[in-house]
Order: sequence, then structure tokens, then C-alpha cells
Amino acid sequence: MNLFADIHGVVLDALNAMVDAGELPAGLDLKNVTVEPPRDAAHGDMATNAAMVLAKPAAMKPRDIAEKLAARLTADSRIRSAEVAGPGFINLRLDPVVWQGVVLAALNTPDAYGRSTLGQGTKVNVEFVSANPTGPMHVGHTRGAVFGDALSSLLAFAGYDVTREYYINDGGAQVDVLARSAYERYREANGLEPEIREGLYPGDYLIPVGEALKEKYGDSLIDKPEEDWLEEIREFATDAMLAMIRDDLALLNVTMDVYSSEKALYGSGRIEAAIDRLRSAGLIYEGTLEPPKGKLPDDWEAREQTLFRSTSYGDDQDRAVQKSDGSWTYFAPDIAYHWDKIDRGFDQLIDIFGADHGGYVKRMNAAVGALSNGRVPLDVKLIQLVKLFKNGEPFKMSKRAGTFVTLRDVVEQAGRDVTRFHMLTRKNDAPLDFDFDKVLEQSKDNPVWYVQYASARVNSVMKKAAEMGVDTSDAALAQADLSRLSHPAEVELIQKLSEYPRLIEAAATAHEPHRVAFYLYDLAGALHSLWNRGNDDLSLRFIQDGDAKATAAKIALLRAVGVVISSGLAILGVTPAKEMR
RNA sequence: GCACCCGUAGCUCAGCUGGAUAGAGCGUUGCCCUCCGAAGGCAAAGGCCACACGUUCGAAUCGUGUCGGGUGCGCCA
Repeated sequence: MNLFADIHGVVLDALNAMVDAGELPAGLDLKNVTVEPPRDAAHGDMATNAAMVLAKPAAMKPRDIAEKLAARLTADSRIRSAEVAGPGFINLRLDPVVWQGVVLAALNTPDAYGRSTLGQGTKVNVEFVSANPTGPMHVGHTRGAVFGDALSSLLAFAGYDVTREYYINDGGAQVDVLARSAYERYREANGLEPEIREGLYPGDYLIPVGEALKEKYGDSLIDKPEEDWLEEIREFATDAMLAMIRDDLALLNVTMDVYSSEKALYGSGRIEAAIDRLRSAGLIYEGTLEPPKGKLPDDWEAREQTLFRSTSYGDDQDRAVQKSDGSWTYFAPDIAYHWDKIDRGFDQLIDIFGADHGGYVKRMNAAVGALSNGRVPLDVKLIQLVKLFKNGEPFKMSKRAGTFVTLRDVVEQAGRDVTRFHMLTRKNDAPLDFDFDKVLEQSKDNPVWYVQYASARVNSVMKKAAEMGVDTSDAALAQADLSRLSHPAEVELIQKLSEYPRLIEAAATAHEPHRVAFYLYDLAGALHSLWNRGNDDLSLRFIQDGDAKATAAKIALLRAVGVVISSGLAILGVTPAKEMR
């Protein structure tokens, strides 16, 4: 149930009826007609801009359209009044029964309220994290992981068929570095002094890998040339790192549907096939790139290489797919990988990158556009940095000193729910502050706590009501006399609930899960506000001593709020709190 | 030099893809609570939405330009 969509439908029907009656010309484009909540409550419950949008194409005065439309709208039983205001808005006041219907919808189908068919089963692939399998995940990955997972849940809730996918960058030189680093730890496990040279990964996390290697190979690889062990150790170490990454993701409750390997693309002919496809479209050529502008690398020299004509698809310059020595650039398998996703039948692709990879957005868009003939849209979401703080002081990280903060550190200190929620309290392309103390603070300026507190309050009152003999099952509450929820403060809360389905669709369309977090904060505020009014006005308390009917109605509202909070938190991957401690 | 992101209250940020008098938290200033419906409540002050043009009935939102901040910029991943 989406109230705004319903009323939007009423407006459209009325407009069509006006066309039939000759009050409006035929063939008008109605797509800009909207129904939205007004900013000012004095403007009623909803407003439509129909008259203003249609005035010009219909060659009529907005107020003339508005008057006629308003008259028709009031014929609908859900609309109590429709008045023309300002430049041509029509302000609608709804019958109270309509608001009661919102509560009922939440009670009748708690798992479905807010769900949308917007996606219509569109197959969407969300690729995220895709951290190099060379070490544990750090804070930066954490934000990307939470964002990707929440976006995926949001899209699924909005009716899309979502696949969560991780692209394993196991084909490049960095996994060789991993192998060499692991080899040193293997030597260490065999009682030798490890030589962690500059450029190798010094982290302790490879020590157990070295020990596991010793268990498997004994000392048989000691003092052997690299070509004898590199491949085996690389595979062994990559597997170990991937297992570690899976464990890290599990800490956040993130589960991927598909892991795709870059390495598996090599030698399979798929890279060649992807490039050939571009070539047959005339988008591959041999050429030399202009030297980079600005600071010129001192060892720069012009070389001919195989280039992708990404400028045909909006990129600033063409991009190399093959190095001058004939081997692939990292971009080539990326092209093949995205083609593979297109090939698997996805209708939409979403990539989630760190903001430092912003320079690759255009070329990926170019590649996907070319490979799918424009059929498959790619939306690349960039995730900005997370700045860590402790007690308001910047928390310094240094990879070299081994003091970089891992995902595990964050989750162990802040907790999964707090971490997840807080990571979504900022738009993805805005930098995020993460203060280990503040996120655990119990105060109104901590959104996590504020929303959880609302959830706990709902729970505690429900429990109390049940103890007093109120039947708090959804079925029983749905029978309550909801017309008793007539106080403006109560109606206001219901109106907030009515916006949820609309919010879901907007957030899903924009690929912005943070909107759900902000909405929940708002909703929690509305609940707390009503709660606080109960301090002064006893008639607004949820439990009305000696008035079972009033209590039932108020508990029904409270439960409906609980339903929406749980629903929204579920999208964010956060477990609602039952009590605060 | 070019591209992308950003510029909204003193601070940190929202702003529902173009709607009416631009919002929240913190901070500031007043009242109130301190009877566990505890971990605060109510209210006020605070804005040329960086700037300038343009599109539109209507712009924080869209376009162009300028200024300021961040990021990236041959074969590295």
C-alpha cells in the first residue's frame, strides 16, 4: 500500500475524465504531475501540481484547471477537501479513514508494508567490496561493504532481482607480491629469518599462512627458485586471504551471492572475445596516447599500444587495453568481466568503488555502453573516505607501523549494528567521520542510539500492555477502533508512516540507502516527540488505564511504528533493539 | 591543463531528482523537568543555499561561466 501512489492515481483518473469531458485537450503528457506531502502542514495532507504543469500545454489558466480538477477530486471518498492555493496548487485533505488504513496496512502485512513493485523483477547486479585478496579488510572497505549490502537489500525490497557480487582481483601483480610475502612467512615457520623486503606485505596476518604452508609442504620449498613455488603459494595464499575476507564480511552480516575471479578470465579466451567484440564495433585500434597533462612522469615516452575508443562514449581520452609488451592492462579483464555480467542477463549494473577510483567511471561506462549497445545502464557509486576519531581526536593510521584499523577492529569495538547504521548516516559521496566514542554515546545526536531507543520503547510498551491483558497480536490490534487516533500529534505520526513506501521508491531509484537511515531518524523523532507529550498530556500516553479500547488503538499505532522501524532497519542490516542498556 | 565530486545556520550535515515561508543535530540563549513515561522536554536567535547570468508559472535542485575545496589523470591495481 502506497498512499501517495493511490492518490496520484485518483488525480490521474480525474484528469483523464476531464479530457473525456472536453475540459482538457487530449494528448497531454501527465508524467510531471505529482502528489506529494506539503512542507507546511497548513497546506493540508497532500498537494498536487497538476494544474500548473498542465497550464501551458493545455493553453489554459492554471486556476481554471485547478478549480475543475478540485471539484472532481472531492468526488472521491478518500478526499475530504480539495482547495486551490497559491499559483495553482491543489491542497488535499484526506478522510481520517485513509490514515487509519496506513496503520492497518502495517498491521495486516508487517513484512510487506513499504515493499514496492517498482523494480518489476529487473535483474540488477551490485558489485561491491572487491578488495584485493592480499590482506584483511580495513575501514574503507567496511563502508563500501555496508553500502553495497544495504543498497542491495533496498533494491530487493523495491522489487528488483538483486545479485550481490564480489570481483576477486587475483590476476594482477599484487597477488604475486602476496605469494612472496607468504613465502617469507613460510621460511619463518621453518625457523629461518624472514626477509620482508620493501614492497612486500609486512602484516602479521600472513604468519598463520606461513605456518599452514609449512604444514602442507614441510621444508620442501625452502631455497627453491621462485618459479618452483610462486604459483602454488599464490593460490594457497589467495585462498587463505579470501577465506579471511569472507569471515570479515560475515562479521558485518554481508553475504555475497557470487564471487567472480579475475584470474579465471585469463586463458579462457573471454578477454580476447570481449576485446574482439569491441574491435568489430570499430572501437579498438593501435595508437599512441598523448602524454598526460600537468606533471609529466620523468620516464614517459610515447609507445604504441592497443587502445579502446572510449571517447566515443564520453570518456576524455582513449584507454589502453594492452600494454606495449602485448600483455593485458587491468582494464581488459575488467571489460571482459563486465561483459560477462551483461551476458548473464543483468538489466542493470551497479559498481561500488572507492572515491579514489573516480577516474575509472567514464571508461567503465564507455565499456558497458559499447558492449551492451546501450541496453544495460551502469551506475558507479563512489564511496568517500572514512575518517576515524577517538575522543574527538583524529585516529592516526599507518600501514607501515601496522596500526591501520581493520574491519574487525571496528566491528569488535563498535558492534555490528552501530557500525552498519553509522556508515549509512552520510551520503555515499560525502566523507564520513567515525568516532569510536561518539557512535556508542547514548544521546540524541547519535542517530544509531536514537533510532534504537525508539525501537526499544515500542517493545517495552508492547510488553507492558501485554502484561496488562491487552491482546497485542497484529490480528487483534487490527480490530481496534482506529478512529480514536484523531489527535493531531497522532495523525502526524501516521503521516510519517505513510511516507515510508514513497521513501523506499525514491531511495531505490536514486541508489541511496542513506535516505532510509535519515527517514528512520525522523520517524524515531516523531515517536519520541509523541511520547514526550504523554508526559504532560496523559491522554496521549499509549497505555490508557481503564480504557481498553483507547489503549488498543494507541498500541496499534505504536506497533505500526515498530513495524516500519524494523522494516527500515532490516534494509540497513541492523537488528532492532528490544531494550536499551 | 583536463575530468569527476563537493560548496546550504558558528560546526557536522539532510533537503524527497523543479514546488509554496530552506530543515535536523551539536553549539548559543531563555524557560521547564529532576514524581524511572529515566538516560531530558519546550522554545528562540541564527541563511544573499559560494558568486553571476540563463531555462521555467516556480531553481538550493536543471544549464553555462567564475571563484574556492577534495580526488584522479600513459602500460600500476
